[in-house]
Amino acid sequence: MPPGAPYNSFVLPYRIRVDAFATAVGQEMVPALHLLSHTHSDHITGLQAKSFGSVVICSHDAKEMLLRHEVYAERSLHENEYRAEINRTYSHLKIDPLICSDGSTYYTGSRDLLKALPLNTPTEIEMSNDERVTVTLFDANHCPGAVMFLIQGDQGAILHTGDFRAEPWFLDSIIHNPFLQPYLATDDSHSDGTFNERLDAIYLDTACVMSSSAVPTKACATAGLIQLMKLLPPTAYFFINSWTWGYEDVLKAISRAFRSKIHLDRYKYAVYTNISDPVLRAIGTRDEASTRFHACERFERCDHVAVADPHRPTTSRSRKGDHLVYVNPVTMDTTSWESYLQETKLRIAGGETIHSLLVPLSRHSPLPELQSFVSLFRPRRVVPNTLIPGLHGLDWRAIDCMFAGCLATPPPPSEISASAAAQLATQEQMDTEMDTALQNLVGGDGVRDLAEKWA
DNA sequence: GCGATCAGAT
DNA sequence: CACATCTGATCGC
Repeated sequence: MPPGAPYNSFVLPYRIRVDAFATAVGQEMVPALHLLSHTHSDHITGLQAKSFGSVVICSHDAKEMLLRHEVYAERSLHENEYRAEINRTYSHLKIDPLICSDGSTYYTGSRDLLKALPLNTPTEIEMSNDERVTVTLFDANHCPGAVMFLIQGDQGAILHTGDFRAEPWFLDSIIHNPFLQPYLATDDSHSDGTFNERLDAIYLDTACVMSSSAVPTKACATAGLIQLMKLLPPTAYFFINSWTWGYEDVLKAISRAFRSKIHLDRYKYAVYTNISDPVLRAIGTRDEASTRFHACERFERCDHVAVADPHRPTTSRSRKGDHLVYVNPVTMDTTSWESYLQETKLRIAGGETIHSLLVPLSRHSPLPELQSFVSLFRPRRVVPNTLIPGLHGLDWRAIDCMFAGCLATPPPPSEISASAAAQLATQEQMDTEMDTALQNLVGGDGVRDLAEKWA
C-alpha cells in the first residue's frame, strides 16, 4: 500500500500482504501470500525489483496491465524512434519458456508469478506457511482491473477493499452478490453468528475519508459533462486529460453520446484492447484524423489537440487551428457541481468561448459513502488502508470515531469478564474527551491542523 | 556505482 | 485540477 499503511500492509492476523512488495524497515513478519488490488503506481512498489520472486494474486485485467506497463520515459523514447524495444517495468514477472525451431521447449528460467483469478469465484489458496485460505475477487469500481478481496480462513473473514468507489449502484451490487450476502448485517443484532456470519474486519480505502460532503455519482458526472459538450460547436475538438487509469467512464460516456471513437496513443490503445471490458476494447482508434475526441499521450499530443502557441497555453486553438477544449477530471462536491453546471451553461449561452470543462469523477468514496458501505456489514473493526505518516496515528483515532456507529454491536456487559469490563470503562473514559474533539473536526482539515499543533 | 527510499512539486 | 506520477536528493550495500 502507499506509505502509511497500518501493519506494514499485512491483513492481520493472516500473513497476507496487500499492494506492498518491498520489505519495510523493521518488518518482522514474512508474507505467506501476496495480493495486488490494482496497478496504480503507489500500489506496486517493490514489484519492479528483479529479485522479487513470489506469487502474486490479482485479477486477469491487472495482470495484463502490469505486464504491459510502460513508464512515460520509455514510451517517449520509443515514439520518437530513439529506442525500438520497450523496457517493460514488470516483464520479469512472466518469463515464457523458450520454444526452439525444432519444436522443443526449454523451461529453464521460465516463470509466471502473477496468478490471475476470475471475479466472483472463491478460490482455495495454499499459502507458503501451509495455511489454507479462500480468496474471492470483486470488482472495485476504481479503475480497470481493480478488485476487492474477501479472505476466508481459520482465523476469520476479512474484506479488503483496495481502492474503491462505493456509490449507490455499487452498494446494490454488494447486496445482491451471493458471495458477500452471508456477511451482510441483519436488522436483528441478536442473530449474530447463527444465521449469518460476521466480518472480523474491513480494510477500507480511506483516501478521501476526511471529505464529509457528498460527491456526484460517476453517472451524474459524465451526464453533466455530455450536456455541456453538446452545447459547444460541433466543430470543437476535445482533449480528455485521462492522466491515469480510472477515467474510462468519461471516455465511454463521450464515445456513446457522440457515436464516435476516441483517439488513443499506442500504449493506452494496447492496454484497452487487451482487457476484459468489451466497450473499452471497442471505443479507441489509432487514426487521429478520424475523430474530434482525443485521449492521446498527455505530453505528446497529436496535431489535432496540440496547442498552437506553447507560450500561451491557455489558447483555445490547436496547431491545426481547431477550437480546442480540455476535459479535466477533478474532485468536486455535489453542490459545487450543480452550480458549475448552471454557470457554464450560462457562459456558453452568453457566447463565451470555452477553453476547458471539468468533470467531477471521483474514484474514491468520501466519508458518507464509506459509512454506508461499512454499515452494510457491521464488521467487528475497520482498518484504514492508508494513513498520513505525519499524523502519527491521530488520523486512525479519528477514523475509529467516524465508524464507531457502523460496527458490530458489542455483546452486553454481562457476557464480558469483570476485569475486562473495568479495563474497557477506563479506556472509554480516557478516550471520550479526545474522541469528542476529533468528532468535531471530522470533515475538514482539522485533524491535520491539530496534528501540526502537536508536532 | 547502482538500487532502494523518500520528499517535494505538479 | 489531482492524490498518482515524476523527479531529484539521500542513504546504504
